[in-house]
Amino acid sequence: MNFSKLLIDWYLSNQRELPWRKTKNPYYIWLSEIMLQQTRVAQGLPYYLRFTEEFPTVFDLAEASEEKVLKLWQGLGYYSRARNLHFTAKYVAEELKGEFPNTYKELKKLKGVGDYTASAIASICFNEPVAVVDGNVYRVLSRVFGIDTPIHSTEGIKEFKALAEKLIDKEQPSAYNQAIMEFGALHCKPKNPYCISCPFQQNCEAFQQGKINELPIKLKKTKVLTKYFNYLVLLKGDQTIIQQRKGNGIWRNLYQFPLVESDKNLAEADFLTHPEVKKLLQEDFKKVNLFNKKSIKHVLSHRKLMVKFWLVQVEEFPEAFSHNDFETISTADIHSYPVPVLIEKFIENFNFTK
DNA sequence: AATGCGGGGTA
DNA sequence: TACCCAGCATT
Repeated sequence: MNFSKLLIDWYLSNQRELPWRKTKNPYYIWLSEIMLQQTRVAQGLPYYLRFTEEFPTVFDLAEASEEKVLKLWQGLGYYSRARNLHFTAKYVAEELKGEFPNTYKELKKLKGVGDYTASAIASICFNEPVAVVDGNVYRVLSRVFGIDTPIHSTEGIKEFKALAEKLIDKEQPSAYNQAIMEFGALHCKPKNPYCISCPFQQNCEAFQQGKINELPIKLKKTKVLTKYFNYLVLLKGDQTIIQQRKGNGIWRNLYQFPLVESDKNLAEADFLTHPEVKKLLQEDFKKVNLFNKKSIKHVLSHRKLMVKFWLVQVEEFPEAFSHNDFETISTADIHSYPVPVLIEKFIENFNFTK
């Protein structure tokens, strides 16, 4: 079986028309690849269009503030990608005079660029025969070649990478890499793949052995932790208080309302007696009422958040909020801050201007 | 070698 | 629901 030829033939007649397929400019390819890490094309596409519109060159991206980059990234998730993107843009613009590295080895040194992304850029932009291995590749190869090694085990990572390197068309690595990913995304799908019209049907181990639904083998399921979030939405005329998240946890550098975590769901009576809440508010408020009676369930890949927004009307902001961590802002300006989708949805629902 | 990190589409 | 998406950094 000529695997790469069948694959590229399929690709030439089935590929989608996508904006980053019209260029080999490494800046645009890099941008698209970072955005598409663990992200579907349909979800990333509008962000790609906005970023290329707003930042036509790596210099434009480098000169922007991190806050602006995060704001434009808002809703795409995995925000470390945006911070690394900005860091690398500054590095390329300032240290490399705007010229991206042109080999796999050098590309991989860039922050936010791992094995997959370095391979993608090197092959697409510079014709280097290095094979990409993403979720699509694991699925296609495990099925066609009947490989039951767990894909994210140390052994699996090496085995699939080696096989991909063996299969790549060294004359057209760009077409091969994009072909196998496109084939996985459109044809050899996780559920209900189109085996009936598959060019590999005769050669596909999984199909021949009826193992399509068992491959690829994955090991671990990430356990989802439940947490209880209480946001304090302080209201003083048209002013409120926000804070920027610090540390290494979720939503780093994004903004939110002052947050109190609790170990369980808080009823209205519990809220005012919670030690952290008492510490923040003292007695310095007029009225507290709960915005959402039922907790909002916000599910992330590794976490389930049960969230309540508490509206706190004050004459003056309590002393605790004069700390550096907090910023007093006009509610009219709240839309300019990068926030998690959870907060954005609240802002949309709660009309600050009324 | 294992874990943390978002949000949304799909069946 | 559960799964998975053009993965990477950190420990």
